[in-house]
Amino acid sequence: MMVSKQSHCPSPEDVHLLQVWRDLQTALCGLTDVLLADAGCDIGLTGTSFQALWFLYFTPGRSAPMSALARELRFSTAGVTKLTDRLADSGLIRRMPDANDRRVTLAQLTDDGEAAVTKAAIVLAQSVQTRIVDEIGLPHFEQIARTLSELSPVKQACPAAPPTDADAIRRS
Amino acid sequence: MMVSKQSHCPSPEDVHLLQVWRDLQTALCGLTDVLLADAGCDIGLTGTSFQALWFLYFTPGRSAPMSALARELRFSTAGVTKLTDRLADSGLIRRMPDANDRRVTLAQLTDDGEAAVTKAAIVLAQSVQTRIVDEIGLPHFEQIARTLSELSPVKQACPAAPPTDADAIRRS
DNA sequence: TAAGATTGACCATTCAATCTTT
DNA sequence: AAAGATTGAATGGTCAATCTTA
Repeated sequence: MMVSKQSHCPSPEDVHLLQVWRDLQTALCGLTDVLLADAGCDIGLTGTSFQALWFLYFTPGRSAPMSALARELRFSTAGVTKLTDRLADSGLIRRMPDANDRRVTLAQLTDDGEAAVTKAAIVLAQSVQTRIVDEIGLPHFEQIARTLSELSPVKQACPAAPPTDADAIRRS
Repeated sequence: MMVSKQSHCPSPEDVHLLQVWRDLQTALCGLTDVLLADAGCDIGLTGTSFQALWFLYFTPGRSAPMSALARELRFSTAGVTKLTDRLADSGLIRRMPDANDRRVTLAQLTDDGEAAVTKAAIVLAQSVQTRIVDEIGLPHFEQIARTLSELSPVKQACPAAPPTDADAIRRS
């Protein structure tokens, strides 16, 4: 049987699909690097830190529970705890108790944090403008974002947790 | 002067640009999670590991220098060294000396590695097909990838290294 | 009991320093 | 020198367990 290996090899169509998918990922990754570099040089905020401060900037009272921050950033609550530690150490946010539920601690933007995030936002928006919008136009940019957003699902695809390399080693 | 704060606040246009940019990022992130979850359940390969094996799969001799792998993955060479350690421990690749330049060590796909990557590729391509191509069509998918690729620059935007949160803490 | 936050152990990456080979 | 690979320390995340409050 000379065809026994056939179903074990990806077809040319498979290869092409994965190539396009990878191109898309790589392109967005490169674009992210450049935008963050633009802002990073002037400001010194991590992408993650910026997203956190930017989220707080639009919340009432410039503050939100750790768990809300976790959802926004797609982080675990443990991750947010440690991010908050760093941001509090650098004086950009402070922790506050929630008067209505003493289990929650609020992360609140400080004046320094507000200054940092607004400055970063202006620089970052300028980069988005010149590097993306000036190139392809705002409608096209919006359209791409909308299309991909509609593809991005809310529900889980797979009940199990994604594997780590360590898992693979343990299995072998 | 009631306008003193004006230049320090992002304009509504700035806010919108950053919102669209964030939507785009979040969407691709969610999509990546789903695709990897599809493949991860059946196979047990990290996204990084898959990309490494997938790259080797198309190289002559199923092997490439560590430095080539680093460029492909946008990793430091140190990162590739340790990724290679893990993949070698799980038997998916092996290290080989390069006969022509004894400084380089080649990472070569093993038979197990080839089996793993082809199996993963088939599952992953199927996910791309059903979750993306079936929704928006192949041409549209290709067009988005092409557009973003053209935006992604080759040259560096900023000579300095991007900052870390630790940098910010040290500065304060 | 369950939900929110933290802690400690671990994992995957980076950078800086080192070693070998060119 | 300079380039390729590795090592060790540090960074920034996850998960599992714990503590407090609802």
